[in-house]
Amino acid sequence: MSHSTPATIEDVARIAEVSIATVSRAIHNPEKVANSTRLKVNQAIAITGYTTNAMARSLRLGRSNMILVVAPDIGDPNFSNILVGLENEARAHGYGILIGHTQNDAQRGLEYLKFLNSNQAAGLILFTGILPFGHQTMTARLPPSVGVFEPVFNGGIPYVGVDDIAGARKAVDLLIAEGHTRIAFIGDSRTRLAYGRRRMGYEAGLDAAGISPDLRIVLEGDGTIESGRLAIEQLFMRDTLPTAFMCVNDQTALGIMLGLIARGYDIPRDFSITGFDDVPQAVFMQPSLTTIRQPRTLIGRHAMALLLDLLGGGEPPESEILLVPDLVVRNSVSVPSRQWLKR
Amino acid sequence: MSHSTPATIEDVARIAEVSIATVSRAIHNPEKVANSTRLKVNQAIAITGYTTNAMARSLRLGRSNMILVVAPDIGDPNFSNILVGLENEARAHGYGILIGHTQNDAQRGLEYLKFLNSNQAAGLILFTGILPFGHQTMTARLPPSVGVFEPVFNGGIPYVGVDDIAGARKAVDLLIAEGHTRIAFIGDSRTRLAYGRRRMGYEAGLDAAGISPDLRIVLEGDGTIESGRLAIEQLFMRDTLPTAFMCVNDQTALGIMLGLIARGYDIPRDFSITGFDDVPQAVFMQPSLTTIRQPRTLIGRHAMALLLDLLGGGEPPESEILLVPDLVVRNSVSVPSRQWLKR
DNA sequence: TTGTATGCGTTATCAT
DNA sequence: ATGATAACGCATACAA
Repeated sequence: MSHSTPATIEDVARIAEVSIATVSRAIHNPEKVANSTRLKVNQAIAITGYTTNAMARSLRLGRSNMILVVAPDIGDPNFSNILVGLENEARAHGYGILIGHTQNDAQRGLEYLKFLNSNQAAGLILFTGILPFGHQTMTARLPPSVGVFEPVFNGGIPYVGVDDIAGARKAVDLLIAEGHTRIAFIGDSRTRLAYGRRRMGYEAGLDAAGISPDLRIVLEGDGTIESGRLAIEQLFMRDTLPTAFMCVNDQTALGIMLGLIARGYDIPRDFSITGFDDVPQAVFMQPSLTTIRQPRTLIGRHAMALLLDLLGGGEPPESEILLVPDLVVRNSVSVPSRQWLKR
Repeated sequence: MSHSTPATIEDVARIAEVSIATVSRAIHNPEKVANSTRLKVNQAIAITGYTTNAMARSLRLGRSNMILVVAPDIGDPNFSNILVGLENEARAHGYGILIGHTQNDAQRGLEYLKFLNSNQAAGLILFTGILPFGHQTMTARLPPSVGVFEPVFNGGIPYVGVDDIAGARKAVDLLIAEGHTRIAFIGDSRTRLAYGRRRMGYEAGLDAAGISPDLRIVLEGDGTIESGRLAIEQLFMRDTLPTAFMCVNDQTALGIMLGLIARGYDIPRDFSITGFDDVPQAVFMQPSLTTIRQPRTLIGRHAMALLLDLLGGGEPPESEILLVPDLVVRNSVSVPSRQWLKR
């Protein structure tokens, strides 16, 4: 029978004919209660349909069972899969997930800081390269926090993501294996910390193959489609053309692709292109994009596991936790075009 | 100065030299407190950085300021944008958003039911066609709830979505205006309630144009890419070909597109195709898909506004709240091919 | 092993 | 207009 008001621990105690202290113990420290009593309590719980009132419990304990996840943009195609991993892991441990998006607005970030101050969240997951709390960031008393997907610039927060250097390396190595030696890198040194590492992977791959780097074909954009298009214009204007484009992310790769197609070139016949991230659209591009896949769900799972460990008193890892990204071979890479090899 | 422990209402009261009751009033009923006192309290709040402890407040009030959003799959491309609308509206009213995904598993649904029973959420947003709480669904005492994006089958829950009939009508009308008379409908009568309405829009459009329906070119799939491919096989096997395909959603449209391309046809020269939803990939398809756009963020905003109204004691609307979806014209529709007109 | 009693931080009732 | 205090539901220190 479901009454009109939720059963409390007192209802259970009355039916089980014990004190509320015993009920509480039977639930949270079953080993400290006699078998017979535990049985009675469990029956009473079944009868009443009792569920611990989380608000009261949190108040008493001084901490909640909620994790706040803050992202600048919930709509980010990378976000949803990470969220799946976060949610699965959290739920498995009795935690719930609170969502916040800041749209890069410090004011909105502040509102989430209030959430934290009012004890509504026990921990914090940051899907952003920078603490989103504006000026207050320095003085803020943050709960245990973990960054996902990209390092958090300020605050010394542990981070779970992908080994960008190793990932980028896989992309260059593929290009080199196909026979390319003039490989452009379309990067982005400003937007995300991780992007700098991808360039490091690029340089390391070139170096390992004995190819001397050519700064004329290394461009810094801003990680957008437009940025890729722009890079094409610049490269053609300078008349220093590569045979392949290694792009810092899939967006840039799409821009490169569109710019090249607009000029009448065929991909991958005339030029090869690689991306990074494997966003959902990558498979729909024309041609489909060869790229580096982020294990997004896995990243989410690991990040939440780390956070829960921190909450349980675990020591923060000395450094970052980097997962290995996979190369996804599709149709945007082939051998270098003879046309350009002649130069 | 930020102390190591959050300031409580008592800290504020002490500094302001008033009682905690006055502090509480100054915050929640400013008009019931003298101007001078209110000033002192506000100063004390500024000094201490006090924020109301939400757990304590919720416990006392018997309700929380969290809204639970349950979806079968967080990764659904439709979900994230709706979430943006939900979150914006909720935050603007001091509410936070809790995320749950059930993966169509009743067991997981039950865990969220506990969330609700333990007073952790004041309201419920359902992004699913059916209450996800298994057997308990009937007896469950649900808080005020609102469905988004698709009607909730059981439970008589108000719903905010799109006018599927009107949307489908826009698609047929476009096709008819282009000169098509043999328009196939690739539907899905099982997965989502909304899909049935889209078929109604299709039939209404045909009827309005004086085209008699041909059941041989109306197929029921299951809303997946594969389902679209299958439809092509069936249609070709029966040798009853349309000049245009109106699909119940973008997934199906993609399947149709792939099936046709695999058979060597050109779209839109040989066949026209329309989808429904305007998923993010629609623009990347080859050709880009003409489809009906779901105003996702808007749906989220309206749904949350309705829920908050319900929470505030508002009356539930007598029926559904339907927004008008727009036709997005891209490159998958043109005039009928002569080749097929001959039949 | 079990029970009693206190306090977590609020808000609301009732005095003053 | 303001203050004292009870109660929300729970977990735990302390007693028994």
